[in-house]
Amino acid sequence: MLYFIEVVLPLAVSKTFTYQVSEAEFHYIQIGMRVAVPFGKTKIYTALVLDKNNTPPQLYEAKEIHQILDEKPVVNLHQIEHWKWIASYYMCSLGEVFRSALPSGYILESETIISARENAEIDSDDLKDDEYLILEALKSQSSITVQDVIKILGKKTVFPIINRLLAKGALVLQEEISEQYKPKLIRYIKLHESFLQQEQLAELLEMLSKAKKQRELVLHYFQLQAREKAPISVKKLIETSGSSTAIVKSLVDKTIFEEYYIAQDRVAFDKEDDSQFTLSEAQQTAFDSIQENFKTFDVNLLHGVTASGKTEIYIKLLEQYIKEGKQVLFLLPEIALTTQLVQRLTAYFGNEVAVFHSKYTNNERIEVWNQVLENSPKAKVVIGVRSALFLPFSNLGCIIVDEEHEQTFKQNDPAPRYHARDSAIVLAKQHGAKVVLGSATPSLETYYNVQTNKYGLTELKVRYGNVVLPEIQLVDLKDKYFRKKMSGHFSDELLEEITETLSKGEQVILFQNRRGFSPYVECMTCGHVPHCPSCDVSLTYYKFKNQLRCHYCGHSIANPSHCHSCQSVDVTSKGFGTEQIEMELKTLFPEKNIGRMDQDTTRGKFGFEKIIDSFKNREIDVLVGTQMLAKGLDFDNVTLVGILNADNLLNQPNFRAYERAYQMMMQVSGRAGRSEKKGKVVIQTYNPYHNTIQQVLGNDYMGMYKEQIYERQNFKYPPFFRLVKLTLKHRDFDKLKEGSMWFYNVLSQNLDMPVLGPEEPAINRIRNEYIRTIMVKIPVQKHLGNTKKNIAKVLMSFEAVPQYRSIKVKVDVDVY
DNA sequence: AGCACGCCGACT
DNA sequence: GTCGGCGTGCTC
Repeated sequence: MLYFIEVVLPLAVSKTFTYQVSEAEFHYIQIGMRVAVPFGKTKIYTALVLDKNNTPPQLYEAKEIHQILDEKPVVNLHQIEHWKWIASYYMCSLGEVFRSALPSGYILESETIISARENAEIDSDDLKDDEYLILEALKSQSSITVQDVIKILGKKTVFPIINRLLAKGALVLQEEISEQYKPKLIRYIKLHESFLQQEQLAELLEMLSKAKKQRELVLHYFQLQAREKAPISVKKLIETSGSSTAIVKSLVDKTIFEEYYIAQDRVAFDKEDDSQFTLSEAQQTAFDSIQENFKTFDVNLLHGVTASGKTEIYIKLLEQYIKEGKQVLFLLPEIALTTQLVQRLTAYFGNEVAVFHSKYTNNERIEVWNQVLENSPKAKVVIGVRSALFLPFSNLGCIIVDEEHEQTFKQNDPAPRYHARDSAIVLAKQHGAKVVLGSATPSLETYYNVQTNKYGLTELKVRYGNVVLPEIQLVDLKDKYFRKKMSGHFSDELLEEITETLSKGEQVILFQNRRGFSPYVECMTCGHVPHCPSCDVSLTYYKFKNQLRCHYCGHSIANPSHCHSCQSVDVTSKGFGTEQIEMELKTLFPEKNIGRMDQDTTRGKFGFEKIIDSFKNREIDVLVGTQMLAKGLDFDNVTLVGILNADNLLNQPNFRAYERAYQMMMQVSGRAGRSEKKGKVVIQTYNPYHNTIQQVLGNDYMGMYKEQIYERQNFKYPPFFRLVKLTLKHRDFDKLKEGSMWFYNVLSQNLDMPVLGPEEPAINRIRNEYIRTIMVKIPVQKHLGNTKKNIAKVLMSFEAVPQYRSIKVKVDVDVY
């Protein structure tokens, strides 16, 4: 009898692969374990076992696995099922889901280790320069990697050289994989057992009478031990005694102290005792309504105005499921939000909360993964961003998707391009769990599902503590410019409001949807605008660094002092971004502290938190920022929010532009007046009578919904049509043009539905690759699976055409 | 995704 | 004539 396993590799290949194992291995291996397998000529990959069987493959000889990496499965069957659904729905390979689902510390790749063969007799006359260099390097180091060789030789193609040396018998190669995860160990200290008796102790102190510091430390150790009655860590001992590591070390060397290690969780939270609270009347009504709705619906929308206290409702809800012994998942759109929420949830649930997001280190993520896998009490509540969806839940009771309208729930690149909200609903179904979608401005898709009776609805129309909604004031920019009432980009009305707010010691948030100083510079003589050499975009001007930068590829040049086209010195910047607003404010309010929050100022692990914290601590009076500000952040001292230019929100070339503009403005406005102080919002616009602006003014979600849903139906957009966007890329413009035309023709012949394109996007070249897009609109009543199969077929035949094969095609289902 | 194989231009 | 460039195809 022969034994085989089916595995998936973390690659963009749709197939699974078969490997042979021994009988003993076969019985040991379980589905969901990782195995290291040789793949291709040299590489060893981490693969996931999907199946076991005894049927030898017909067409090829199966290789044997390299080794088994786990003692028990790290992935459960629920996950595999869910991942398969994601792969098929979002049209990507299971391998791609696997790769992004597992913490990267769990996916190991081999590295080729090169070392010199011992006793090799090499005639150095026989060697070329490159070969000689490698052998020289190996004289000082016992082994080097391929990366090292590339560095030593200063070129990319090094394999032929390595192979020649291999043939001459000068080298040996070795593929090594190593487990990266190491539990964090804390060094503890205890007295050596030979000194545990009383008389020996006296002897010990006698012995140390000459080493005063050491003696003090030992005495201190006794005090500490008597007081704590718990293991004593080296860190603690040193901290409390004011001693040093050197003294500890010498005591260890004398075998008076003994070291030992205990693995410790990297992330731990404390529960605060006074965290109990009761729901307000409105919250309680909403809570009861969710419970009631769950009798008929699996998914319930919690539509609550900003600052209505949704979090408290979530907490009470989660508590119920935890009491039943279930796991719960709390999905957030962004890492930035976790900080505030984690504080609130850990205060309530203490160490039952685990956090999962991309800024955690590999080891931290693996720890959370394992806790969820073991259904550990430390991971009853998991708070995370979209990728937390992939954790090994076995017993989910409830998923909360907060700020469900946020587009960051949709992954763009790389594949799998999944939507976390939609995937969460599928995951919940698998577990028989319930879902709460929360938002002040629900997405049209979700609200449509409420209207068509697929989801339950709970409304929360009052703010927590009966705080009133902010008053919204419109400022007509056209009129203000005409009457010369503008200072820079600020209208007199906005300036007045800012001055007044600041004089009361309250804070201001200003929203501008563009970063940088200004979006482009222009020559006033010939109209020349500097563009990125590798992308089809103008360069953004950064005043502080005095440079022009591309937002797509990061390319930057020094700010030109004269026009590159006509040499004129009359070059000015056009438009404005956050940096410029910040600078104008600094001149207008020189005695106030101005902060800026955008992608440029929040880089780094805690960049975001730093700005948020100093704003919270009122070190910053006015905070200028991009959409980051719209997220559900909670500042109790902000009473004024200014939107500097609402029009560039409305003028986005996207069918969701108005929906998003509405959401954005409502969310930003929601930052104002979150405590007893009444908030105010000033919106500057050229189109004060625009429907969307009026809907914001009237807090008229239903008006926006009805108008937009009508448009969506009219123009064949979600939720009436599902969109599949194909993006084709190639360096050669003509080849791309031809190839995309071919693709479009074949698609529209094979699909009985609207196919649009091939379109040249507004930005038609990024990083020197030209781009074309094709949009397929699938009516909801059509069979989705079959349509996707057809699209996949066309994709296959496209790749079978030799001259088009080099065109890269990206498929995005349900584009955002 | 690698990586080898194979075909074509720039230089010893 | 060879070295090194990139396009193409396969991996159990």
